[in-house]
Amino acid sequence: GFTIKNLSKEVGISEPAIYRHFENKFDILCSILDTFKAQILANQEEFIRNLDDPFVKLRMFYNRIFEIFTQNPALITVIFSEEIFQNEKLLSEKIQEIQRINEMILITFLTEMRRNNKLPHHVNIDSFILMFFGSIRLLAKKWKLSGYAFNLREKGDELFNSLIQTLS
Amino acid sequence: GFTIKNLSKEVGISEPAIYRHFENKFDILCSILDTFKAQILANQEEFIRNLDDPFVKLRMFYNRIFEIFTQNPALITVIFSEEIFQNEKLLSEKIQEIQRINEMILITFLTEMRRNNKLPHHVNIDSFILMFFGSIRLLAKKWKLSGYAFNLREKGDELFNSLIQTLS
Amino acid sequence: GFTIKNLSKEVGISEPAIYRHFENKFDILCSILDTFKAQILANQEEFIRNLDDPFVKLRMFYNRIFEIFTQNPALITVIFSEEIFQNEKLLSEKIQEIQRINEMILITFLTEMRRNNKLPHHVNIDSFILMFFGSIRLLAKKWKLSGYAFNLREKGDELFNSLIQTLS
Amino acid sequence: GFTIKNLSKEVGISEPAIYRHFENKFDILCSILDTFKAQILANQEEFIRNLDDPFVKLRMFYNRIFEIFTQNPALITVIFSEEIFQNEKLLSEKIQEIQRINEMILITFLTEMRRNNKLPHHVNIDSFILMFFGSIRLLAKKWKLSGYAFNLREKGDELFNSLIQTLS
DNA sequence: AATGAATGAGTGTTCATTCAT
DNA sequence: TATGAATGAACACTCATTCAT
Repeated sequence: GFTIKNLSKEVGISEPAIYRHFENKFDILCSILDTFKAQILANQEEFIRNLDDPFVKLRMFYNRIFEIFTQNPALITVIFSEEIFQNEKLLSEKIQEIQRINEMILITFLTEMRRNNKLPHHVNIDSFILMFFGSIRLLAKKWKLSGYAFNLREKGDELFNSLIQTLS
Repeated sequence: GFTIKNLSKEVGISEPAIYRHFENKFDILCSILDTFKAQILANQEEFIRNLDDPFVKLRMFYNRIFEIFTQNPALITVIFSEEIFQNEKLLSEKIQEIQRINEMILITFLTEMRRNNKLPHHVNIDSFILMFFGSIRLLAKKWKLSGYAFNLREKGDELFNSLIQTLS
Repeated sequence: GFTIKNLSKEVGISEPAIYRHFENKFDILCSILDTFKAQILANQEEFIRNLDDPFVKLRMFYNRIFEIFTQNPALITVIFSEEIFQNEKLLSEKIQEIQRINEMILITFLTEMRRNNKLPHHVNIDSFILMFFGSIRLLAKKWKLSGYAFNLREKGDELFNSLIQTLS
Repeated sequence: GFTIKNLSKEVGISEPAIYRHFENKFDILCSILDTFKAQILANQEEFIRNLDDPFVKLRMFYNRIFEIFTQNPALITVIFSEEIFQNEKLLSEKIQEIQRINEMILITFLTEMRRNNKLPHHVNIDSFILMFFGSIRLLAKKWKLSGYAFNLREKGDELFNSLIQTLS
């Protein structure tokens, strides 16, 4: 569904006008991903360093993700559709890098907890990453597919509580 | 990448020959999904009823999913790409129905556990469903994107252990 | 003026139908040039080796060129428009190769004459090649631009006489 | 390759700025051709009338052509690409007129020689014109296609000697 | 006088699908 | 039953040109 024609219709200009602002379709997606990545790096990293309690940081990190999705639901499709861009190396690499960054941030929290003896030994970090981001993705997708029928933040809070229960 | 031309090339017949076997492209995807759904219904339901311990059933249910993906990696893309088919109602409904069936099966297990007082009160079933299927999806996708570079079943076992830890 | 649309209109089929027979526009031009080259190699070389008198061979070689142009006037534009294809390396190389082949054939005749002492010392072979092919090109182009208003073969004969006068 | 975008990039101004100086693309080419024509008329005719010996005049006329090409290689493509402008009557007529003027000048020289009994009877003027301009064109084109790899004036001198040999 | 933004009309090409054989 | 040939609709993108500023 993401055609230049549809895009131009939505933006309210003609198709060629799009090319004044972006080199090509590929460039449009790149810009979206780059903006998103910059947002993450700028917003997240900053406040993450300052706070003390890794649990509080984790919660803020988690909330920030849902905040971004709520404000920009279109991102859900772009960011979670790696397969679509499989042919275009640069795009799929950008997406994977964003994911890698997010995983890194999560790992930082978990390592900090472990260092403080606040993370039980039985917790497998790799698996927790899968559960953490996997459930976020699925919830976001369901929200989108439902036509934004339920309150994302509420369900997100519920999910978060279940996720940290795993860590106690 | 899923074009009739590519498909015919891979199958080794001409493009029109495909239309001998399927009405149209849409029909091909329908058949795939229907076959998949029948597989689930036939295979899973059957043995699920027979076994007693819901934990054992859960493990078998879980393993069966990874078995199917290992044997048929292409399904990973089809089954987890709801957004692609968003325009074609019937397809996205079929996909969602498969997911609903799977969720139902999982819910059956969890309810059984709860009935037997084997499920701690703090466990939120909705959230567990998200964590369960979300992490499966993410793991399968990562496996595919990595070019099947790691052992899916091994990582799957690891993940399963983390998942049931949540239930204890 | 050479657009797929125009081409398809002239051939009497739709635009996509062209792509059943040629991979792309580039491929169409390649095929034309390859056919032309094969024609030259097959037709010319053969009879050139058999005849004894290099003058006779030269005349036949010359006539053959005009014959091809008379039967296939469209070639005049393709073969003499190197600049148009300057961006597409392969095409301009193909054109230049055809020219090189023709020049080689001409050189063969001239060398044979020189060996037989039938070519005056003052004749500069490089310059003669320019005069020979240059005047053929110009005559053919004028013929095309005039809307095929004059008899190409007649004017060609006249020109040939002037050209060989140079060699005596 | 001759697009307004490319042109504006090369000139260093924006595309609309071009339209301050020229009505449209067509007008740009017209101006080039008109300038070229004026150059010929102004430069050539003048000195041609003054000199006595038609041979000397011919040589100067010939040299002037190569001078222009050396100073302005882009003209080679414009002036020798009649087919490109076939659709635009005015342009192709302008080009043909320039050629006609040049031919006229050459004919003037030849007639003068003939009047002075300095041109052998066997020389066919029509054919000589083809050989004269045809070889110049071909040499200039080869020079351009070679990436200006050889010395145009040197090869031009060689060619001139061969051409006038024809007249003796 | 110069430019950023915009557009109608193309341009090569792809795709799902049909049809005659 | 299978296929070569064909096509309408769409797609990403380009180009000459215009317009508001």
